[in-house]
Amino acid sequence: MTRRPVAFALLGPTASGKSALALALAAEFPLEIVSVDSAQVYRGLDIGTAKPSAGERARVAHHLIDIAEPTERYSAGRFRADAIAAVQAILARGRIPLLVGGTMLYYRALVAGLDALPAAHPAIRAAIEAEARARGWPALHAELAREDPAAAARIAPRDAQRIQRALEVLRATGTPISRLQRGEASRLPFALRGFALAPPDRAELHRRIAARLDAMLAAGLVEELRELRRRYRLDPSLPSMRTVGYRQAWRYLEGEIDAAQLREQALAATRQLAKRQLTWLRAMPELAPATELRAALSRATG
RNA sequence: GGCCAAGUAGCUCAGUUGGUAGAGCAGAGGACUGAAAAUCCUUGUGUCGGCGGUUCGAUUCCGUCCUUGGCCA
Repeated sequence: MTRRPVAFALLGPTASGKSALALALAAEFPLEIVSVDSAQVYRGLDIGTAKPSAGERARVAHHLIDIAEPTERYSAGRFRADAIAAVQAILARGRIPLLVGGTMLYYRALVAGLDALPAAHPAIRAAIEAEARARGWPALHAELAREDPAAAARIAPRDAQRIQRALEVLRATGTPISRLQRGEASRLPFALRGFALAPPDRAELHRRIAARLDAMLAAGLVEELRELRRRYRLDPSLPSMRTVGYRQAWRYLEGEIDAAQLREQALAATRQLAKRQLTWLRAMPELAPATELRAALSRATG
């Protein structure tokens, strides 16, 4: 019987040292890295996303970095298709795919699959947005409760994003999102073994986050955004501009906050991001500790 | 040295006409299906600066001391 091809994944919160570990392993094994990161996909967002350097990318092949314009809206659906294609191309080259990142929804979408829902519909979203401004999200939640009680029961009355998505799907397809979300298992054309890099000490992670943010600010994060705003038609509602660091730098450039507030707010946002990532990790007990990854790669290549 | 103001949750502050106190932020836990570095849910006992006094009872009133800021010397 033929052995099913296998890919590996290394998941962890921001600033946990995933990239350093991945690069070290790439020096020992024939790896190519597939980024699982919803911010590193955007071109030009280099400093604030801790994107691997040109030198690192020359040394080890990285995929799914710089694949979208900062004016675009990347998505979990696109990620799943892109990641499967990247992994299969790596396998076809006879090399080992290592997925590395902290966007846990993307990883889940890859592993568990996504139901056949329509992609984002900008016009419908804009219409819902306008209604929400006039009536408030709880009113739209009440409307959702009439047409799709099952979805409304699972969504909080102030959860703007999910209320909007549920109404969007309803209006685009005429079918309640709760009926389309069947959670059917999907098959991947390869086996995927996941490993989690979870720092044992939260205070230590917070220290690393602070040190890295200060390095980013010193490296010119604000200048980078200033330049991006010159080159592109950006606005603060874009996913790329809502990412940690850039969101706060935007407000700084608008004169809404000063440099000290920029640092403080970006710091808090990064810690909160890391906390959410750790919550995802705890909910995925199937992941093995990252300390076992090297041995697993040895077995796969041996 | 004198006068004034302020000292309350990790931070910024509110408040109690005397019955031992509450917001925002931070922090913690959780949810998560095409925006996910997003969006949302839950979670607030702290010698109310110290010591005395008045009072049945003081964080609240009085005295005094300490700290910080301002003004005057």
